[in-house]
Amino acid sequence: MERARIEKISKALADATRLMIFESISANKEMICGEIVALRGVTPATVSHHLKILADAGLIECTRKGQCVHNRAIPETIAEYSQALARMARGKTSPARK
Amino acid sequence: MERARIEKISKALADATRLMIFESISANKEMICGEIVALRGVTPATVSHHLKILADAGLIECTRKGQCVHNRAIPETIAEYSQALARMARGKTSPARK
DNA sequence: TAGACAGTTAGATGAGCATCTAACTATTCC
DNA sequence: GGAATAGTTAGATGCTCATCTAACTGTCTA
Repeated sequence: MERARIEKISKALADATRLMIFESISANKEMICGEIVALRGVTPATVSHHLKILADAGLIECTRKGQCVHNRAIPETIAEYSQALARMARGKTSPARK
Repeated sequence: MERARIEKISKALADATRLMIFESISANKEMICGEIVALRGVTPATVSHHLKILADAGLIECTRKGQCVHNRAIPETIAEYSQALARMARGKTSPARK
């Protein structure tokens, strides 16, 4: 995983509201936006904004079903991210492969 | 690891310059500020600022030896961070302990 | 088709932060 | 002690971003 990707995922995880959202989605397997809005005193617009950032980072996946959007976590992304960081911390200066 | 700690470490890793610094320190076991300054077109003040953030997050350790400050990575922090994220992604809503 | 419900997009605002310059502290060596 | 070297601190600046309100799109149902 290249450094830009690591940076993007780190950024996605670097906000209290987004961490809370990601944690909730992970814990519930799947959540719709409305449920997330209800969790915290935050507007639908803000939730939508954060979901987009999480999705862009590959941490969640959003699919529309009817008028609701279902969001589920992608744990593989965290796994790859962890591995990349571990490799970096171990001093493997350059990514093993692109 | 509580969520605030995860957020702090994520924030520390959420900047291209800091990632580069952390990666360099990890790869070289130990670096002094001057070496880091030379790596990138960035002033000593900026490097000092970033090192403080990395140290505050527990990602590096800085010790003064003479007039140089030696910086080394703390890989255990990345390990704990990875585990906390993995647990979260697996849906363990609340930290196992602590 | 009209109204209601679920999200998204656009634009504004304010807070946080990355970076710089300049001045300061700390340490070494002559 | 004074000069040189290594970092730090303070203050300023400009950019990014979290959040809101308001308006919009898309989908369902009566």
